[in-house]
This record gives sequence, C-alpha cells and structure tokens, in this order.
Amino acid sequence: MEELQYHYKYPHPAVTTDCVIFGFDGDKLNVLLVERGIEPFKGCWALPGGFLGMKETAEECAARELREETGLKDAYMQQFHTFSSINRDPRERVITIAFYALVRIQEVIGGDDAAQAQWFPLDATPELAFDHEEILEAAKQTLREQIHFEPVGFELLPEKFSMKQLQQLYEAILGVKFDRRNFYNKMLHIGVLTPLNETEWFSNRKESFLYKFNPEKYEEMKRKGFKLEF
Amino acid sequence: MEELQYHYKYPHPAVTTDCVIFGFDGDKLNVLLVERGIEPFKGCWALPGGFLGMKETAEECAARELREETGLKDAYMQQFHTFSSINRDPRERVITIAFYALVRIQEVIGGDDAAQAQWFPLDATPELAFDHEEILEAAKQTLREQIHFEPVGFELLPEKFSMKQLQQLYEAILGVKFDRRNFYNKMLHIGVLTPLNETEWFSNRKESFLYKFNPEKYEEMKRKGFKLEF
DNA sequence: TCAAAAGTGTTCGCTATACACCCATGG
DNA sequence: CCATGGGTGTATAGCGAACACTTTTGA
Repeated sequence: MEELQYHYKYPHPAVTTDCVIFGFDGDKLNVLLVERGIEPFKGCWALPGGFLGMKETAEECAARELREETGLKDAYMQQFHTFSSINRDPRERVITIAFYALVRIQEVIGGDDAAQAQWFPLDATPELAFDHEEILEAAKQTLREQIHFEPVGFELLPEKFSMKQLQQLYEAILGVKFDRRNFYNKMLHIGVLTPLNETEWFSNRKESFLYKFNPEKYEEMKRKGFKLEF
Repeated sequence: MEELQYHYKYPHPAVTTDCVIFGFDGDKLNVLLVERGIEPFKGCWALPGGFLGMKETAEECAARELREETGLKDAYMQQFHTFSSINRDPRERVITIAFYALVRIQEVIGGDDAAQAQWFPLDATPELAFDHEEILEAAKQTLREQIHFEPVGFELLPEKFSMKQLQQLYEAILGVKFDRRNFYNKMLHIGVLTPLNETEWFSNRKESFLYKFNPEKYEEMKRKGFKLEF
C-alpha cells in the first residue's frame, strides 16, 4: 500500500512544468521529445517535464528539466502558459506550467535521460501524450509572436552564422518566405548584426560571409522602443 | 485541531488565481483592489483572488473571482503569468496563476464582496499584500505589449466613445502622448472604427463625434496580419 | 473677443517592397 | 560556358510624423 504522508486541509492539485525545447538544424525548426517509460501513456512521445519540487520555483524546475535532457545550463527559457484542464492527467488533478526553450542544436549533448530523447521537425511530430499537442501548438504561436520583440532567432543559431541561415530560421518560425535581398538589407540596416571578416562554405558553389549578433546594440534598441517588422 | 483530510504521496503546493482588473475612468487607468479581511496581511490591499477549486480550470476560477468582485460575467480576461516563488505566502507553498481583466468601469456594480473593493489609479496604488506589487507590474507590462496586437482598448471603453477618449486610453496604457491629429487620422485610416452620426458633450466647449468599434473589420485585419504601431 | 476644445489636410522623409545585375564556382 | 548560389544597389509607393487653419462655445 502507498504511503500518503502529506496531509492538507483542502485538496491540492499536483503541479508540473513542461518544456517545449526548440532547436534549429539549419533548415527546419525542431522540437525535442522524450519517449515515456512509465504509465500513463507509456511508450508515447511527450514533452520533457516533471513535478515541481517544494524547494524550487517553476523556473528552476524547468531549467532542471532542460539540463537533464540536453545538458544545457543557461539556454533562453520563457514561461508562456499554465494549463489547468481538469482531466489532463488520468492519475490525479495536475496543472502544468509550460515553458519554451531555445537552444543551439549543435550544443545539445545527451542528457541524463538522453536514451529516449529525440528531435522532431515541427511539421512531423508524432502523436503526443496528455494535452501536449495543445501545449506545443501554443508554444509555436508564442514564439511567432515573441520574435517581433525579442531577437529570439539568435538563441537558436551558432555564434557565427550566415545571413542565409538567419533568413531560413525566420522563415521557419513565421512560415513565410522573404526576398533575399530585402532581408539582407533590413537586417544589416537595423544594426544588430556585426559582420565578421570571415567566410564559410555552406553550399558547394560559393562561400558566405559570417555575422554575429550584437547584444549591446540590441539592448540599446530595446530601451528606445523597437520593432522588427516582417 | 484542524482536520487534514486530503492525503498525497508527494507534497503538493496550493494553487490560487489572482486577477488584475483594469478599468478606465475616462482619464486614468485604474485597478480594482480588495482589502483583506483575514490574516495574513489583514487590512492590507490585495488583488482579488482565491484558491483553485478541484472542479474548475484556472480560467473558470478567475472568471468566478471577477464576477464576485464586479458582477461582470464575460469581460475580456487573459492569463499572463504564473508566480511560484517559494515564500510568496507565509502559510504554505502557494503558486498563483495571474490573469488580467479589462472591464468597463461604468458597468461594474458592487459584487458580493464589494464592501471592501475599491478602484485605485495606477499611479496611486497602496502597498500590496504578498508579491502582488510584482504581479501588478507584470500585468501593466503585458497590457502595454498586448495593445499592439489586440484592440484591448475597446474592452475598456463604453460602446460609444469619442476619439479623445480613445486617445486618452492609449496614452494612459502606454504612458506617452500622441499628436491629436495624427491619432485621429491613423485610427480612422485603419478602419476598425465605425463613425456614428451622433455627438455628445464631454467638455463644455464643443460637442464630439462618437464612434464604435467594428469587430468584423478587426477580425479581418487580424487574419491578414496586422500591426498597430505607436 | 478671446481662450479652449474639436474637426480637417498637407508636406516631408523614411522605409518596406519590388526588382536587376554582377561575381564566383563546379560540372 | 552555363547553372546555381551568393553579394549588392535602385526606384517607387505608402505610411508615420510634424505641423496650421477653422469652427464652436462659454466666459
């Protein structure tokens, strides 16, 4: 028989955090999923997540999950919604605080539980456990909105990147196509990119210039009020 | 001695919702606060809120709080953040799902607990219980961001309003001043306003034309992609 | 008759957009 | 030598910001 050693005067729901971990492979946006090893939904793919400890905030809990799955310690991470449908979990009432994280896919090493973690392109995700499809959909929507105010793109790219990569990322997030020349002009004009005098071969036709993100410039622009129109 | 009749294998935090209820009085943005009748923070002003029932979602819980305080049944309401600091509440671990609501201040009637509810201008709020100052600050920030994508302003105004009122509301939310003529032109140009052939006397100098919000036009614009720049 | 509120247009500069040309490379 | 990828510049239209005049009314 189970020991039920925690007692309360009123009923309490369980609280978890779930993480939608986005990574960009240079072509498509991907999300990291784990295969559940226990019931319910055993064998089903799900978002990484877990119960909130009593001595940690939701942010700490989500960061812990991220570290366990990716080995990353300080990725960009943001709370975006709390899901509280009554029957989310068949075991008991569970509400989950959902986060999304942006990571450089190259930096991800197998975490503690990495055996069953796997990247999926956003347009080819499997069926998910619980209400995780809804959570994933909400995360995608939030990311699309955030990108207008925050340079979230840069969190997903390596330190040095080509303009083409940056464009592909924005196209992948927003689901639209941009004119290559206008995209170059705009990005260079707003000034958050520092051109490097380096090139790299991405295609086998021609080498590309590399850029890096300029955080000081970005902070300055955010203070003055800022818009990134697309 | 208290009866502790709810038992769990693992510790569970308590979960509440808190509501930041904004109202516009034609001049300034206001927030509805309640005076706490019980410990902790007895006598202190706080955001309306309460414990999540086991048979209601966070959204239902917040709507219930709103109804109890304002008598309103279907105001605009939006979840914006979940606060989970460890010692938010001295009694036990409590996490709170925070919502903000936009209501027409004229439509608010005394709710069930109205005796101790009171509107405060945003620039003259008293000291608040718990971490409610932080919650209020986050709500203001969220509202400022939302107003660029959603016509949240209209939720705060009466059905018929003058251009001046609309401008004052936007100024109050964003904390800036606009050129009266440019504001008129822009608002009329984007087409979400329907001019009414009616006037009303707001000042004692000259009567003002009235407008109403056009939701169909707004939905159409939102589908096509949309920006409200200020 | 003067001050304050409110309604209406014009001008200018910037920027988003559409679009064309050149260079380098591998086959 | 040509197809492909990649770098750069220009012309135009539309929008945002600055700005002036008129009318109405109460004091």
